[in-house]
Amino acid sequence: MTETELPLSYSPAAPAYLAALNDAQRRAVEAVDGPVLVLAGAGTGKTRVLTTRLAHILALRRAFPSQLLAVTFTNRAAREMRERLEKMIGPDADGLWLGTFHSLAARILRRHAELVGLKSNFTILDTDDQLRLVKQIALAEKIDDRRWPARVLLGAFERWKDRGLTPDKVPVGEQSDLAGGRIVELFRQYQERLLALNAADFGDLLLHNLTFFTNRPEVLSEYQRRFRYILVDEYQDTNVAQYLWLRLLAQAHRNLCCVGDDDQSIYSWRGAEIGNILRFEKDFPGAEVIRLEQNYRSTPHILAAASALIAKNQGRLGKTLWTEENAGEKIALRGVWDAEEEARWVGDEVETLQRKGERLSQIAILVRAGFQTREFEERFITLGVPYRVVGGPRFYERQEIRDALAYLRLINQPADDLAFERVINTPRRGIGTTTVQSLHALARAQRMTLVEAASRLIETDELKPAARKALGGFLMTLDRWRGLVDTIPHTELAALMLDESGYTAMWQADKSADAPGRLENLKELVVAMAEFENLGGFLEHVSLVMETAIANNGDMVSLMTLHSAKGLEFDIVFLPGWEEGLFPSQRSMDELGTPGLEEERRLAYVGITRARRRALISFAANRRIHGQWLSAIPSRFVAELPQDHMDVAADPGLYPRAMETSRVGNQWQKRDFRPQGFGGRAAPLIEAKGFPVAGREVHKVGGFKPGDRVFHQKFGYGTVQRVEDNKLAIDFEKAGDKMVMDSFVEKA
DNA sequence: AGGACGGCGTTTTTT
DNA sequence: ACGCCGTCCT
Repeated sequence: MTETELPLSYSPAAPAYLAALNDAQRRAVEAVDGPVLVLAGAGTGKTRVLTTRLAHILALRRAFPSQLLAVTFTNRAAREMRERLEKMIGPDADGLWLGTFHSLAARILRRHAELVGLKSNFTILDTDDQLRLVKQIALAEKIDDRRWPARVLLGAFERWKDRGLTPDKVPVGEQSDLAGGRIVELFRQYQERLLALNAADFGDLLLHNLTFFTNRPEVLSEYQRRFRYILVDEYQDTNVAQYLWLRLLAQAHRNLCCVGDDDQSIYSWRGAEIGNILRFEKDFPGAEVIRLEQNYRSTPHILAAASALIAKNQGRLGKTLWTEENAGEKIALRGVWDAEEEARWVGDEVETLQRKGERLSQIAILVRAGFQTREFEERFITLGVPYRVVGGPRFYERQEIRDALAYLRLINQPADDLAFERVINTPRRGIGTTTVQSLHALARAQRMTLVEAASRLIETDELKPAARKALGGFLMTLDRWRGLVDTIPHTELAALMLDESGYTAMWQADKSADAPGRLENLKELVVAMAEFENLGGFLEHVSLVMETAIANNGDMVSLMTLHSAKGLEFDIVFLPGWEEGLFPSQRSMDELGTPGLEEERRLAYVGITRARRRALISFAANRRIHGQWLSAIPSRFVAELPQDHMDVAADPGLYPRAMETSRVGNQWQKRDFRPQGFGGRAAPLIEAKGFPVAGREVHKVGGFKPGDRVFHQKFGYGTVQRVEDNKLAIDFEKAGDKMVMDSFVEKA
């Protein structure tokens, strides 16, 4: 508590909304003054605390709604918070500054755009545009795009931006040899081009805020005074730029409440800085730290498994989840032969569950990487189990939508060269690369936009008559559309534009199978625009809210990556593919070492804690990745799960070996779990049928030595090179050098 | 302007 | 193994 005792503490009857909270939640709500860190474990009622806290501050009359800033990462979280708040306090909720970092930063930036050299109608670029821009710059600078692909360069720019760095601030030591040492120069040019295009990328939204907050104290202090209370959700996912932004805004009132869970930080590769949450108490001296540990979601077995797993991570703030629920079922652990069998098993289980009356919409399959969904999809199609893949290609990322949006952007903002380029010859109107190149040359030389360059060029004989005519026609049409912006509704304008540009006709003429769908999407786009006041508002929405309200109808199994499952919960969760290299991902470990491994472990933690009642984990002994068969070792995470909370079943010959191998320190060591029994189950040791490789040989420990000639089901014949515990380095005659488990080879 | 071919990459992706 | 992208050729 702070020195300012709250009236509520004395009031005879606390409001009902406080009575509904547990002790820790209530403390988190009532600690309104000063910096507060709420460590909210999975399923501990975080959103409830956030919304109640906002309502509480308003009830105490500490601030007007417009003086509250509530920041989330996702639109989904923002929407959810707004909806719940509305239920509590009604229309007052409208006045809050509640939104994602990016939407709030964009809102502020539009008001002060001129301070950083933008106009307030600036365009927010998508990844496609960014890449095209980088390519252009790299090409002009004669950077070998095979050695340094645009996406790599862009990645570097973005990571710098995530840290709040503009080109002039990039530390000298970090100027890396990317792009032959000229990466920072490219970065500078990229930023310049963005300004010339009157455009900002996502990183800029925050970065520009930081720039004028720093240069213009009077602007900063306006916002500092306004935001009396600041609330941040998912604080563990903030990057440095976001942290700096929050810190600047919170400096005056110091009423900053951050909610997060260090154990759920899984976006470091996007610049998220777990250090932000770990350092909170240092950054904000006198901060109160409140832990929400009572879990209202999962069974004790699930929590125990998740807790044991995450406990292997170093440098946690530490939490102990507990629940009042009854035990429920143990976590199922299953070893299978390959991905196909894994999918068959999951499919069977899903059907069984369905027969028992479980809702499919309460079942999820969470995978490490997108490609893993395929096997399950195929199986579900065969079985006729309805499913949906969450997080696939998004509506606004479709080609036809992007094209249409480019037209609209060009109407909205003539300086948008990227939009111009995208549509200038789509549909074909006889304006080819030569013409576009001339336009570029002129635009560059005269420092003008492509549209301006085009209007100059058609007055010359520079172009061939046909191109000149086509270009002139296009410019006139464009002008006419622009003239209509204030006269006809934007939906009508869009329809007119799609028609007059020939864009609709282009797809109507297209014979391919997906053309009708694309036409449908275009119609949908126009319908979607109706919800917005004007063209600008619609475009803002599209750039900031790339998601579409996908119809949540139908009882279907959900398939998605672990990353996209964060924040969701299901009664039953399948977690397939727990194999070394796949999960934890080899690349993650190679590139980031121990921190990478720990992030993978947090991902596993996120996965398990999505489950309310049941979690089912599986691993396969063989998996084909990039067309190569790999014999896989069960994930170290499998061995880190506490046996007491597991129910184990495995195909013959697979599981026992798997379990005997567990990571201890840095060594693979043999460990026999069997004497303790598998919860009374006899499963693991049933004799093999159909799996000859995993037969008797398996149990002859140390049966191989270098030089042995061996046979492997998938790789064929080979010679043992090295023996490492029960792994063998084998030079196969056909398949080359492989590391395999000894259980899968036999002496030839 | 459109198709064929070759080379490369292939974890995760809230905005 | 496979698909996508970019280039080159017609």
